[in-house]
Amino acid sequence: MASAVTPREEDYSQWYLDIVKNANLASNSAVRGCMVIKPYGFGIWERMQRELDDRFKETGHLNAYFPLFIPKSFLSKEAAHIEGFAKECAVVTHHRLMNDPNGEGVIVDPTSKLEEELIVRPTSETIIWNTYRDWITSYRDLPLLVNQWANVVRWEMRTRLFLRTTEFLWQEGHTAHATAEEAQEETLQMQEIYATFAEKFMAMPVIRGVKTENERFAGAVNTYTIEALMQDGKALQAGTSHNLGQNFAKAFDVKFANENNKEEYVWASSWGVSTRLVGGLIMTHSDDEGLVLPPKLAPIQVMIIPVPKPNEVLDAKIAELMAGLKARGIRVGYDKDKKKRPGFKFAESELRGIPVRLALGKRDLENGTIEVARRDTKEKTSQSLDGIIDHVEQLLEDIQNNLFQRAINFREEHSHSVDTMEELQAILDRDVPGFIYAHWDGTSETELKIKEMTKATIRCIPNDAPEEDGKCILTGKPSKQRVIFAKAY
RNA sequence: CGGGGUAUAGCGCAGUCCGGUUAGCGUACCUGUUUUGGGAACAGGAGGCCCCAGGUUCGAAUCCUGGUACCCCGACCA
Repeated sequence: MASAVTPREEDYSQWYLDIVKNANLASNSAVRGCMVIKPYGFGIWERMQRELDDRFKETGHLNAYFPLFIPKSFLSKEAAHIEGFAKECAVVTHHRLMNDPNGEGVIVDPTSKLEEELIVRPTSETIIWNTYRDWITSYRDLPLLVNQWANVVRWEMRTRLFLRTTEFLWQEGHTAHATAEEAQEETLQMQEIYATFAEKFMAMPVIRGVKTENERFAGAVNTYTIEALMQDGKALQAGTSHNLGQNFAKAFDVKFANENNKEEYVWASSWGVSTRLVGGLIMTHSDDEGLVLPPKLAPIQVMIIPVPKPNEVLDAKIAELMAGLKARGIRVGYDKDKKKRPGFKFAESELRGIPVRLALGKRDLENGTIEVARRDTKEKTSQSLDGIIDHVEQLLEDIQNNLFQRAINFREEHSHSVDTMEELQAILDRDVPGFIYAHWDGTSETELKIKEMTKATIRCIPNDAPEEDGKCILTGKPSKQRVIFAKAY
C-alpha cells in the first residue's frame, strides 16, 4: 500500500513530516504549535533523558523543580534577558472562568484579573535566581549545581514538530559558583557532556564552538554551542551552555560571603537541551524508508518477526531467544500479530527505525538459522542460531558506529572553506549547502550584513579552530581564524 | 506577524466553480474463506456535527460573512 514516505529529494520538509507522523513519533494537537508526543516518540526522549540525567548526576548535579509561572516583574530585572524573550511569552492574566451570561459556553470572569500577571516560563533563570538569593549566603553554599526537567513555552511565529514547538520539553541546568573561572569550567564541562552525548548516543557529530554576540543567549556573557549538520545541509543548534557571568546575580542580588567574609556576587552558568534533539536525530540518520535510530537510543533495538506467523514452535524458540537477548540488556520486541504478514512487518519495522530485525521461520528451524537484517545498510544475512546473541550484540555496536561514521562522512563532504562572498553565495545556492568556513572580521555589523545578503548566520566560532591569518570575506579586514557560516533551523 | 494554500470516515483524497436522491473513492478497521520467507486475494460489514458559528434559500459539503486550525514561503527563535 506504500503509505510510506515522501523521498527527501522530492520534498525534504514533507519527508521529515512523514517520518514523524508515520513512525508514530508525534502529531499536531488541537493547540496551536503544540504537539502530542506519542508513546514511541516519547520513548526516544525518555532514553535521551536517562542518559543525560546519568551524566548530570555523575558530575555532581541534583534535580529540583521550580514553578511553571514567573511573576512578570521578575522578567524585567535583567535587561538583555527581557529583550530576548519579551516577544514570545504566554501571559496569564486571569484565574477564573464563568458561564457566559449571554448564552452557552464559558468566558473569562473579568473580576478574576490578577494583580500581577504571570508569565509561563520561556526559561527559568529569573525564578531560579530569585530563589537562589535565599539559598546562597556563604562560599560554603557553592558551587550550587541544580538541574530541572521541565516544559517551557515560547510563543514562536512558526513551529515544526520537535524542531520548534510552542511548548517543548527540556532540561535546564542552573549553577552558581564562587569564581568566574569555576563558572567558565562548568560551562565548558556541560558543553562537552552534550557533545559527547550527541556523538556517542545519538551518533550525531557536532561542532563545539562559541556563539557570536548576535547569537548569544539573552543575558549571557558567552554562549557555547554544539552544532550539527542535517541532511539538507542546514545547521541545527543542538544544545547550548551559557556562561552568565554575574548578570543574574546582580539582577537578583545574589551575594555570598567569601573566606575573608567579604561579600561578592555569585558567578553563574545555565545550559539546556530540548526535545529538538529528537528532530536532530531524525534528520541525521533517517532515509526514504523511514526512521533510522541509533541502537543506544532505540526504544526497541531488535524486533523479532515470526514467519509466516506465530505458532507454538516458533513462540517457544523466540521466547528463548528473547530471554537470551534481554539477559544482555538488549531491548527486544516480538511482533506476534496474527493478521499481518511478514512483508508488512518488515516494512513497518523499517519505518520505525528498529536497528536489527530477526526473522524466524520453519525453514530456519530446520537449518538452525535465522535471518538478520540491519536497518542502517538494509543488509540481510542468514546466521546460525548458535551464537546469535553474540552476533546481535556485536551488530548493534556496529550499527551505532556505522551511523556515526556515515554522519561524519556526510559532514566532511558538506564542509567547505571559502575566501570570498561569491564563493560563500555559490555554496549557499547549492541544494545541500552545509558548513562553510570563512574569515570574519569579528564585528556584529559584518555578521548582520552577511546575514541580510545571504540568509546565512555564523553558527559558531569553533573551539578548536586553528589560528590562521586571513581577511574577512566581506570587509577584507584581518581575521585570525575561520568561523562557520550556514543556513540554520 | 505578513503573503499563499488547505480543512469532507483513523489516514490520503474526489465532489465545491455551476446548490437538488441515501456524500463517494483508496487505504486502514471488523467478520469469514483461501493464503502466508518483502506491504495478500475475494466476499460481506461497520464507520461522517462535510472544521466551527451565523446568514441566504423550498433546499447548503457546495453560495455569503465571521472565526479557528494546519501546511508552504518570509521575518523571529532552541
